[in-house]
Amino acid sequence: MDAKVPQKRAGRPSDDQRREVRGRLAAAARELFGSRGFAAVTVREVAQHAGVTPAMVNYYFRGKHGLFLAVLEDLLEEALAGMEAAGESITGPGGIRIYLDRHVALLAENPWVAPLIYREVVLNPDLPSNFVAHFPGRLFGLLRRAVVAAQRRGELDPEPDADFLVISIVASSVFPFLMRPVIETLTAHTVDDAFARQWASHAGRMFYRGAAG
Amino acid sequence: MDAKVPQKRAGRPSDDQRREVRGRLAAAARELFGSRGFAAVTVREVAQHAGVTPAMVNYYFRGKHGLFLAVLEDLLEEALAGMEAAGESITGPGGIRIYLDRHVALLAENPWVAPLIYREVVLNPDLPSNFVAHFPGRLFGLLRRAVVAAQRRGELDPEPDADFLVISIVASSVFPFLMRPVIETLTAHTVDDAFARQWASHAGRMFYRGAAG
DNA sequence: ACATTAATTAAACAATTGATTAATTAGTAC
DNA sequence: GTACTAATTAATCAATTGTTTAATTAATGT
Repeated sequence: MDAKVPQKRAGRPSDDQRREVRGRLAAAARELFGSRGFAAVTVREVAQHAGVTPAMVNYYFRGKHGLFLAVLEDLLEEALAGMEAAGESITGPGGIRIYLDRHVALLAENPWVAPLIYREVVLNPDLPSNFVAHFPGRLFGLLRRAVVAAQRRGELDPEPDADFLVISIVASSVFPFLMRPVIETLTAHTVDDAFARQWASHAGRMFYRGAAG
Repeated sequence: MDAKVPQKRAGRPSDDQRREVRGRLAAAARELFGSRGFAAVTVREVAQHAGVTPAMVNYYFRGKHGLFLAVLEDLLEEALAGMEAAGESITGPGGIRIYLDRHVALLAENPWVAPLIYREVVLNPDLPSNFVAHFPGRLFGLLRRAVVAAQRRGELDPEPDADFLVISIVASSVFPFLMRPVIETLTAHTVDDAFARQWASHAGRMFYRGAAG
């Protein structure tokens, strides 16, 4: 159950040992914060999961808040890097569909990402001020460039405000993964990888259909 | 600041007085839970806002959880009644657009409803089990009937699974109000009543365009 | 009038939680 | 080998929070 291996081991450990403790804490925190959010998880719990003392959270991360921010920043950076790596292809022809596929696949692979970001970033007024603007902003900016380009090429309806289309596309990507419990309760669908592919196809059809391309 | 009017009034009050205390607690709870969620609000805070003692929360609502459930149930029932009142017109011709207008207007008038329901109903595994199925279920059922009818009339693309269209339509209605902080940070738009009308029009165009109707 | 009853209060309780501290242990440098 | 330093632990602190309790007060019924 608990990963408490070393019952009585103090003193200065080797460098790889110390990095292992930090890493175990980060891993445990990512898992627990991911599934249950910041407030519902206690420092004792994270420490126990990592097999160390609660005081280590303070030693390595300067408290619960620091641990959370470190984990969250890593998580977002990781997720965004995956999207931005496909930057050029997204801005190119058929790019909106590529964006949809990538974003939906990303969220399907990590089911806790969407609720976590919503709960802890979108709805959290106590975050470092640049946080909200920075991470969702990068995704938004990437997609907006792609939308404007697609409108110019006639792949998307050129009439609506680009911001409206961006919001629609993000909504289509994210919403099913935000609402997974509801969808799985009220429909016969399971929000998994197979659903993600079907869904991306459905959403893609909706945006492209009727465009003058 | 605080509504503490009666400094030293104990003893059995008249019936309207006692209903006033219960009502004041419920009102304060709705406002505080609405803006900041269940966990972040303390019983002391609600009581202070209502001008009474924390113990009254236990007396009238059997604890914080009871208070929350009472308030939440009222709130959801109220919101759903407004939607179901338009039931027939939603199932009739052009009903999807009527649904969009109503739902979006409802969420624009009460900006805290969407985040509250998401945080406290969708993401809350400790609710009475029927809760999740019941309230989102009624909305979902209403809309699903309308979608099937609209598909039969050829107003909506008959090809996609009805569930997929329902999810898309709910996403279009709810998402901007879930993401209000992000949208207002990253775009020039303000998510208010005017935005709501524009948005409903945009979403309506997206769903109807290209249909065989 | 008088006992009864319901509402209300102030105070305290018990549990939880994030954080701190002083002691302890083992590597490292000289 | 001795002094030094960094990691780790166990214990504790201080604050917060939901809830309970015993006392108090006033309306009500008879």
